[in-house]
Amino acid sequence: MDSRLLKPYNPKETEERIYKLWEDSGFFNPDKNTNPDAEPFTLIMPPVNANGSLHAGHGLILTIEDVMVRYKRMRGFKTLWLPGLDHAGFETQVVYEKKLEKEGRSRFEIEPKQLYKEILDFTLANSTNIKSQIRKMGASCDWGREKFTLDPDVVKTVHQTFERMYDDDLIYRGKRIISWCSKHQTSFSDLEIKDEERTDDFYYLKYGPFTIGTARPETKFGDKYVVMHPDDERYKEYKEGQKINLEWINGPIEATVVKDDSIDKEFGTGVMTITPWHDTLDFEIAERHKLDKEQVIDENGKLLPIAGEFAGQHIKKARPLIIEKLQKKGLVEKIDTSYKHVVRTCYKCGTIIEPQIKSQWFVKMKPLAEKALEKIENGEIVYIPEHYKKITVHWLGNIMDWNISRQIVWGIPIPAKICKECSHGMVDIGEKITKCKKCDGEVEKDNDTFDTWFSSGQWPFVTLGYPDSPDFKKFYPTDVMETGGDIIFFWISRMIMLGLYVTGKIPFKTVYLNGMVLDAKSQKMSKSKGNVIDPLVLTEKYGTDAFRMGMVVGNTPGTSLALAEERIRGYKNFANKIWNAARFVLDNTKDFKIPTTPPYDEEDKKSDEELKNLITEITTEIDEYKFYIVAEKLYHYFWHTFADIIIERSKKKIAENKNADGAKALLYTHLETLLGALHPFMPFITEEIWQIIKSRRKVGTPTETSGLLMVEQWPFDSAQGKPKSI
RNA sequence: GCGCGCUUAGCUCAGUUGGUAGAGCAAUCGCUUUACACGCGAAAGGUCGGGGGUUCGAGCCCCUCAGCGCGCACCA
Repeated sequence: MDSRLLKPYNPKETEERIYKLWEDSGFFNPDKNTNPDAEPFTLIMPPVNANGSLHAGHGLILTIEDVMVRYKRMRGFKTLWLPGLDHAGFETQVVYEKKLEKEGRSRFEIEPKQLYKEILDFTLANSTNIKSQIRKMGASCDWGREKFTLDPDVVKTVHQTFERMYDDDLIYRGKRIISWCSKHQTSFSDLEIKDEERTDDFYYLKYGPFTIGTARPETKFGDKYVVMHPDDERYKEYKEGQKINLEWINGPIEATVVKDDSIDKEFGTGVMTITPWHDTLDFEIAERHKLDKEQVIDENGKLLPIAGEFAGQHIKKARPLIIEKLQKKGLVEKIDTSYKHVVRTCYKCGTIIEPQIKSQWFVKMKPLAEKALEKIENGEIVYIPEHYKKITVHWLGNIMDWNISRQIVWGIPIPAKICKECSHGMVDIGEKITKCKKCDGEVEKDNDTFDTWFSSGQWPFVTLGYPDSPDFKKFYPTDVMETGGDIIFFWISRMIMLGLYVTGKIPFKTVYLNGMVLDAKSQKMSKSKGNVIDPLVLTEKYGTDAFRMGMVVGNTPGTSLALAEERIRGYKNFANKIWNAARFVLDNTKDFKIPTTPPYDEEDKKSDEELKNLITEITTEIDEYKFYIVAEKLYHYFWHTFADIIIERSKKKIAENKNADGAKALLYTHLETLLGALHPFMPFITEEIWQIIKSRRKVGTPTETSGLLMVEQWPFDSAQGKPKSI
């Protein structure tokens, strides 16, 4: 017997050695791992955030993708799994800002170029680490094609897309109301906002003859329009455009009556004043009626001179003081202290979002969404699980324009010039524009960067070298896009829209969305709760194969996974079982050559048939992306049929030398077949045993292949419908 | 408010055209059996959230109620 089998299975030592064997073989590269005419199978890895460490969610994503890829490779497809790293724009900038904070520095004191360089160094220093962690998961991706989201060719393509969309009138620069985080000093798209339910005070204030309701008295300084529904009987004596002189916070003002359908007669008193600069609804009313807009709060959340004596104060501190003053003036009618409403906050720091009017770049989403909807509703993109299709259709049907400008340095610069006079925006890729095309005024460089999703939304075709590279022609559209269901809008839907727009084709045929990985008690993992499970700790302890099985078995797509350590431990035991079964089989089939027609007795024939049926079954199920059931079936069959029944009964046959040859042949073909079928799920241990088998093979036995299980044929996948014999 | 899910054994979850319920882990009992105690054998465990309907027959289809989770939304 091979001396390696006498020792217990040692994942740590084995995994490193086996991964090197695979990587050195070159078979991660689709140009080498199969015949040149084979049909391609392409999967682009969601770019992993380069600044951090692998988390449990990555563990799940990498496992599922590797299962798909290894299976397809064994089926003989020209299989490409393209790995990537993500600069992760705002995410990374936030991480780096926290680091600066600890060092007593601030991003606002650092020169932008210097800051960019620091974050780049920080990210690159981490990227080696993250890549080695991806390898530890057993990921059989083609490192030769690795991409980083800030690679020059990526930037180039993203710039070209920007220009093309601008020329096609799909991108515009507009002075519109945007969501602003006063801590991070940047705007967001509507997706980066987290809604939070709160109970706050709601104030009823006397505004001339009216009583208005507001939760935000600190915005009210400039309010000079009073709005009501045109059909509201209570206020029919007031006519549109009517001027009313009244006493307000800082003295007498002249208010103008406005009638608008968007007012809810049932809410509050049915009358409100508007603050177009700091409220979306108010902004829209002001746009409709062409009303003045005035800024009240600055970008740091402090009141501007319009607030009179309150100018310079932070809104948080000013609110009670303003109410105090209003009370003294007798303008507070009542305060409702149990007003429940939803507050929009920054998804990173929880700071209340302050809407501001700013000039930014926006993408017109409607035309893009309509094309995507058509393809999705036609069934050209398959969603797994299916209900994500409904969610996507709903979102695309109600889509808003997308603000892609971010006021941070860490990202792809927006190649544009802005006119200092008329604030007209012009795309300027080669820094050629020196005067405003509209008014001939002086221009300045746009210092903003793109929303990171604007570039990652182009990932499938960018990574493949759109438009001219042979890879693009061969591998695009890709087959599967697999990632967490939580980024279905951020990423998946935008990839569909941008892919369709740029290449005219859907970027992928199937979307597979996995759920979240939660802790053992089904709670979200978070640093503050202290319940974060590090996948690398688990692989270290139980082996990567065990971890992978824990990720796959029973884990249906889209459903969250409660990650309990016992779960992983169970599959470590399984690895041990495989190891020992292999030891038994190999020990009992020494010097045994399988006859072309093995002399099976009746029960052997039945078992042989059962195995074939199992493989046929699971092959169909893998094709249907039901990995959760396949892994479980293999586990169950290996343990409770192969080990418990077939191995057990063979002991007697071999000892008594009764039907021994049939029994040995059955043991052997079972082991070999099951190793192949298990390989996508448990690549390391199956490959290790395969290598031991191979080294034992005698001269003259078929070894035309590389000898790596990774590129062996999937069991029963040959014309004969039989497993290969050795 | 709108949308999408979930509710099956103590726990985590399967259950593919409707035919009297399955797995893993945990718990129980017994085993130093010559591949494996990271093991072997045995047994135990559920009125499939409540109610109603369709059907010869429902965990699976329809209606309704309740609880939980998630997403979207400009109600001042």
